Amino acid sequence: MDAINWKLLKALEGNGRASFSELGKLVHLSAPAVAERVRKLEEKGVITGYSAQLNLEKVGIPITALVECQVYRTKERAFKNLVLELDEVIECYNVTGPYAFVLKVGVKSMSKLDELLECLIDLSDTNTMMIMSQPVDRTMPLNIAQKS
Amino acid sequence: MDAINWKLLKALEGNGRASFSELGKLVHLSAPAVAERVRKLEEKGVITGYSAQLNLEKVGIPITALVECQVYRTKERAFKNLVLELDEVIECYNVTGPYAFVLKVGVKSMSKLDELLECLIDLSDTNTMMIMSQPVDRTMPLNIAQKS
DNA sequence: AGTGAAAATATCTCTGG
DNA sequence: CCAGAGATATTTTCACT
Repeated sequence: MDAINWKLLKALEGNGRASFSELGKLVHLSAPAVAERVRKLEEKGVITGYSAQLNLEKVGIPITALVECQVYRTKERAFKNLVLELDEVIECYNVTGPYAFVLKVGVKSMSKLDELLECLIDLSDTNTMMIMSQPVDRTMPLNIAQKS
Repeated sequence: MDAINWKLLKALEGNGRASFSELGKLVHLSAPAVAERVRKLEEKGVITGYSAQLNLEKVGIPITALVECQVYRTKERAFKNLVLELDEVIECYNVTGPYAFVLKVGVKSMSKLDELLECLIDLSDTNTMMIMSQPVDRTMPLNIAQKS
């Protein structure tokens, strides 16, 4: 992980479709050299994939929320399985503290959110926070990672 | 937003570097036709960008946490400005309820987390949940979006 | 909006330093 | 580990439907 690889990661984080020759100009290397570096970063699992970023609202999902779930002791496995099946769940965190799980969910309407929460209520006590805005959405705090 | 565009969005969500000719085969269209559709999706803001997905651990950020912040009434603006400056903040949600903000943060060590929380404590009461695993990480619940 | 073909770029492979 | 050259594939532009 030299300075060039950091530059490549930052560039690919900002534009996942950047061509190898573009990247090459950025780091003053030839396209094949960049391709080789990127291939190795993928192999090592540093880069796990590439994805288009989509606007949730424009794609018909105007409502997002964070749902804290205090899962009943005996229902942990069932809860995990349920969450994996629900398409509405965008992110799921298994965390320390009384709320063992925090979900980020996206729905088309409040009634759909209601349905979703009913689904969860059998296995956990939930606390829902509606997301009003998201001032920060990085995929990676790269400035931190790179420091020493 | 016809069926073909949904297919393109799903494909690009799964592989943001897919070529137009690959996508063309998938939806039975020529490469230029696909390029035109994708260009329009970008113009309309449905696709907001492309990004490489990176493995936080392998990039030197082994610790992630959710931090709920009950911001002091008079400090909301200052808090927002602070959060925008902190590289450790990966995501920031402005939500309903007593915890006005929920942050997802990534750090290199627990001592760095401590430093970060000290930073926030002047402007808010915080509650920190360490992330132990993340069983789901989609960018988009597309199966939901598409339905009727 | 989409196709098909030609021109311009980009990528891939391989040889060599 | 990288540069350069040639072969291959992809993107882009354009005339036409």
